[in-house]
Amino acid sequence: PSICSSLLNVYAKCGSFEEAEELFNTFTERNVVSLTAMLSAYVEHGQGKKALQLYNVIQDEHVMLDVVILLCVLQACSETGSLQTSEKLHFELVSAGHDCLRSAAATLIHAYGGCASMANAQAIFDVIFEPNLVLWNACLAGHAGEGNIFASLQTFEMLRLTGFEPDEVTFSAVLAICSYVGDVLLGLQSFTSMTYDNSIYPDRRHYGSIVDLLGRAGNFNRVENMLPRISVQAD
RNA sequence: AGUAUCG
Repeated sequence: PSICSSLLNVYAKCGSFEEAEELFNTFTERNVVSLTAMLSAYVEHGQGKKALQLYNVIQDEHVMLDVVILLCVLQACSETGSLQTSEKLHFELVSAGHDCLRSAAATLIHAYGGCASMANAQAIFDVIFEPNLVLWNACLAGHAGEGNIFASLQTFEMLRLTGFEPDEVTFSAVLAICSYVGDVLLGLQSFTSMTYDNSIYPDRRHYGSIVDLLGRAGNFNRVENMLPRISVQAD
């Protein structure tokens, strides 16, 4: 049984979701772990809709759902923008207790972000005692996804004032919002600040936003100057 | 044995 789940996980990570699905259908008994592995496979391959379909099916079966599987369903909600399911899972996690809500808070915020409901996301953030950087990043990314430059930068400033060092995920969201609104100056400032002040090595996401930003501004000379530096980076 | 934050 545990070997089956592991094998399913390998199919999910290395193969396609169809292969994982095929293997999953041969299982005679479904438990929480194998179900989670299957849901995770759907989510990672951008099949959030199929994940939610499977979730609806297992609700009629009598499977004990834990926090981990609910997190996977929430990721599916984020992909598909299913607000009503997000709210339902939110309620279940609140009922499960403080520590459950705390460990699921980042995924919940991310889900509400995907549903374009940052009011709900903010409500979660506000009830968490001493939120960590991951939670700040989730909020920042949510605002960035809505194209809300003001809320994004406000969150970024608050995060720093609280005493956190922005990490590569933080700057990834900042550069994304700069690219979204076309703020070339702030984008380049953030990029240099990231590498110089915070000693963060830019990855493909960061370069992607910067190239997009400069490209839209028609500044192809700067893009060309960056290309040699980008190619040296490994993923 | 299965999950966090980067549209």
